[in-house]
Amino acid sequence: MSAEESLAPQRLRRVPSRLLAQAAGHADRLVSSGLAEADAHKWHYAALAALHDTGPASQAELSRRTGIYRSDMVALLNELEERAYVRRSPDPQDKRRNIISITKRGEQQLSKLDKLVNALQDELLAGLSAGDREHLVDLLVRLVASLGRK
Amino acid sequence: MSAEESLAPQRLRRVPSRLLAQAAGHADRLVSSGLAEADAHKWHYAALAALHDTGPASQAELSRRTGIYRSDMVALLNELEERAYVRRSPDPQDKRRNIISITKRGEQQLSKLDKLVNALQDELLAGLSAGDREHLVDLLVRLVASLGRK
DNA sequence: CCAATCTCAGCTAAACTGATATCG
DNA sequence: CCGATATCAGTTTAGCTGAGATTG
Repeated sequence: MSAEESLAPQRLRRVPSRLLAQAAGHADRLVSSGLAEADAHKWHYAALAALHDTGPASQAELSRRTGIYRSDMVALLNELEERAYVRRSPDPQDKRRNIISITKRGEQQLSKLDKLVNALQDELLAGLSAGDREHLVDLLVRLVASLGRK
Repeated sequence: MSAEESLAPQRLRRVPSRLLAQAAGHADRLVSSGLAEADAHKWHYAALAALHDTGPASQAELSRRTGIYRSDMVALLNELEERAYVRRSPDPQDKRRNIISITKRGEQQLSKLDKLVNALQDELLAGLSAGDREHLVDLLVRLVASLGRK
């Protein structure tokens, strides 16, 4: 008996939650290591993309947009601010808040990361046709939306 | 501006690796908490299902079948053995190996967990039609397979 | 008085690494 | 000598919790 490499038993092979975990694991390794070569992190991309696409925001709102926890957001913004990709300024309307905005350098970095991330997604989905990729994304969008509505 | 809850910016909303991570996260929370109520764990299910479907195996082979790390497998099997769901016996043909087999009690537990896990998958996919569920699973199987072949 | 915000400190669980002793 | 196995100890990271100080 050879070639038994990673042959999961029948039952396990089609359990949706397991398939999602496996696919997500592979995807995360691929994207994270790809971004690491550019000295970046998926969180960097998420925050910069959110700021570019929906405009300046408080840290709490950025958390909601990206799904990154408010606690982790603090450290993330420290990093991004160090590299001058974002600016923290106090909100004059509401002194509890910081207004986070993306800088020129941040925009440049974002467009670099955007190309990288897109290339990594292509690599991730290399085994599927263009139509299948679309279909998969649609199904995942609907699944995530339905789970969000609990 | 109300109802902005979890509205990810356009760009982020369709990034496959992010969608997979989100879906997998939801799925894992749902399944893990469902199994916890039955004092069980997804690893328990995976190991028992693998033993039932493909027969007795060494710990190393069980690791390959389930995707659970050899190191973690030790602790997992300690638990399953404590509860008399599996038996560890030394392999007479190869004294490095333990042969792990599922017990009668283990089979009973497995069929209980099987029902539970299936119900939880239904809950997970409640937002999708039967056809969509099939399609999603097929796409994920193909994706995972293609990633496995690297 | 309650709710939201930013920050810090810490926890848990999953995934993984490295080392050791044993054996083929 | 090399490779596989079972075990143990430890690392890293993501995701999350709790609490404090400030402000609305």
